Amino acid sequence: MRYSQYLLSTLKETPADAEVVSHQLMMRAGMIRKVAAGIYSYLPLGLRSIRKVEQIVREEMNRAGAIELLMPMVVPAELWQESGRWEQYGKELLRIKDRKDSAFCLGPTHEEVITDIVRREVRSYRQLPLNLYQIQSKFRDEIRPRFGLMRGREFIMKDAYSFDVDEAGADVVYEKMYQAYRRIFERCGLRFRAVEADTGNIGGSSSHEFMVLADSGEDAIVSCDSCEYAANVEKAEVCDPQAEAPTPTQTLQKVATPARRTIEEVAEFLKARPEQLIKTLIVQTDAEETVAVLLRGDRELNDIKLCRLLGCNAVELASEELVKQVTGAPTGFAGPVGLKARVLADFEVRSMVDAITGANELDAHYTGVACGRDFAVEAFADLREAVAGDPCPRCSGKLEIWRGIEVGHVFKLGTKYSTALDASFLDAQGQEQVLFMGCYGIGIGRTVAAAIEQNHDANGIIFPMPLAPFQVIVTMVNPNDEPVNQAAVALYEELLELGIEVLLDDRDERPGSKFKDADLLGIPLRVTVGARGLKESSLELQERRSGQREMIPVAEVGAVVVERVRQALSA
RNA sequence: CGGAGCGUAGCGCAGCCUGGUAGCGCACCUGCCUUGGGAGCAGGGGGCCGGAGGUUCGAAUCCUCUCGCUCCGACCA
Repeated sequence: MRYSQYLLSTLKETPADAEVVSHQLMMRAGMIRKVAAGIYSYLPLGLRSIRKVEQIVREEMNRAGAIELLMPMVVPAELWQESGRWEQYGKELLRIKDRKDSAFCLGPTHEEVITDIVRREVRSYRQLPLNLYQIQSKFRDEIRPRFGLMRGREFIMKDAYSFDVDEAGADVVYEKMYQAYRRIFERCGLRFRAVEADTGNIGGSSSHEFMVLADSGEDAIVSCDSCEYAANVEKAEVCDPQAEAPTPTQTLQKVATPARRTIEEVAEFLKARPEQLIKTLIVQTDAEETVAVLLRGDRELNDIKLCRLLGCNAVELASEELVKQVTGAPTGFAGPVGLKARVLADFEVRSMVDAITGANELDAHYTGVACGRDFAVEAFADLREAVAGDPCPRCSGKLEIWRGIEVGHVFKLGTKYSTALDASFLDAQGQEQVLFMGCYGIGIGRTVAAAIEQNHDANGIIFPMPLAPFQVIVTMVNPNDEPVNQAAVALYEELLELGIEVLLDDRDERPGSKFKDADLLGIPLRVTVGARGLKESSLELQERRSGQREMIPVAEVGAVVVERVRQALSA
C-alpha cells in the first residue's frame, strides 16, 4: 500500500478524552475514530490489526475442532424470554422494536440463539459433540463505556459454544479450548495469565479468564509465587487462618468517639491500628434481606463471596435510613454488640479480642470487644478480598497481585441454557437427554488494545509482528529525488512479490515527520531509502522495538526482510 | 443511576466573569523554499460557538430547558 493513496491520518496531539495509552495511541495512529460513546469506526489501519487477531483466533478454533458460523446481531425477544434473561439481564441489553412493534434485542452474547439452532438441528447423540463459533459485533449498553476499544458498547467478539452428551465430554472440550486460548494469546505475543474466575451472570459451574498483564487493567488478579494457582480477586480464596483466639485482656467498655465514623478516624482517635477494629457493614441483598457483615478493619468486603454465601445475585451497602433502622444509629457507628440482625463474619474475626467496634449509637464505640464473648455470629466464612502476601489456598506459597485486562473467558455452562430452552437429544438407548454446554469468548478489539498497552514507548506503538497492520514500512527520504524514489518503489514491489505486507511512505513530507509517523504506527521493521545510503548501494533497516539500525546492500534487503518477518512470526 | 466537569473549525485550546465584526496552535489547500528525526516564508479555505426558548437595540458571553460527551463509584470480552 502506498501511504499517499491510503486513508491514514495521524494526530500530533492526544485527544482529550483518551485516558489510557492504547486508546490514545489508536486514535493518534489513525486506527479508530469515535462515532458515539463506546462506539468506534475501525479505520483501514485499525481493521488490519483486528483482522490479524481474528485470523489467529480462527486458525486456533479450527485446529481445536470448532466450526464457524454466523448468527444475527438482532435477536427476537422471545428467545431471551424463554431463557429468562430478558428480565434478568438488565439495562446492558439494548432492546429495540421493529415497525410492527415486535420486541428484539441487540445480542450481547448468543447462548439463546445457538441453543435454538442446536435444539432444532441436533436430534441424535451421533451428531455430537459439537463446538460452534462466530466472530461478530456484539452490543452491550454499558453504563460507562471507556478506554476506547477496551470497554466499548459495540465490540467484536469471538464466541464459541460447545454441546456434549455428558459432563465428561464437556470437560474435554473445555480443556481443549483452554489450551487453544493459551496458544492464541501466545501467538499474539502477549504476556498473560489464565486465572480462575467468577461466572457472573453468564452462569455455569466454573470458568477461567485470560488476563493480559498491564497496570492499566481494570481487574486485579492473584497468583501464587510457588504453585500454579491464579485467580481473579473476585474469586481468589482466602484460607481460614484457624488461629486460636487469645485470652482477652480487656472488658467491654463504651467510649465517646465524637464525629469519628471511618475506620481511619476511629483508629486514629483511639490510638489503635485499623487491624484492631471490627468493621461492620450493613448490606442489603437483591432479595431485600438485610445482613450485617463483620470484617477486620483493614479488610475489604468481596461482595461476590457474600452473594455466594447468601445465595443472592447482588448486594449493596444499605442506605442511610436502613442503617439507622437496623442499628439505631447513623452510618459510621454500627457494631455487632447487641445488634438485632443476621450477623456474618469473615474467618479472621473469629479470633479477634480486645477489638473496637461501633456501639450502635451516635458518637460512641466499644473497646475491649471479644468475638464470641460479646456478640454471636451466625457463620464465619471467607468474605474478604485477597491481598498481596496472603497464603496460597493450594500450597504453602504466598499470593502476588497483578493488574490485568480480561481478553478471554471460558465457562462450563452445564445444562443451564439447554434446560431452559429444552435442548435435548436421543442417546444410544433412545432416551431423551439434556445437552451439556460450554461457552468461550475472546474480545478481539480488546486484544489489540491490550497488545498496545503492553507494547509501546514514548514514540508510539510497538506492534508484535503477528498483530502489526503492516510488517514493514519503506520510507523514501525524498520522493523528489529520482534515484531514491525508484529504489524505494523497486523495493516495495519486490517485497509485495515476496508476500510481505508493506506500506510505502511516498508522501512528500519532510523525513522527520515520516520517521515520527512510522514510530507512532508501530510497524515492526522500517527500511529507509535515502540518497545517503544509496551512495554506498545500501539501505538502512531499523527495528522498531530495539531501535537498532543496520546498513544492508540493496540487493539483499528483500531476503533479509523476509527472514526477519518469518522469525518474528514464529517466535 | 448517583456525584463532578465539559460542549467554540478535523484535533488541542483561548474568548464568556464585565454582551458590541469569532480567535490561536496543529492539521488541510496554493506557491516558493527545503529534504536522514514532527523546517521556513507568503497566501488561502473551513464555524448554526451542541440544540431550543428567553432577556436585550444587540447573545459564544446573561437566564431557563434540553441533548451530547468526559471523569469518579456498582457490570463485563
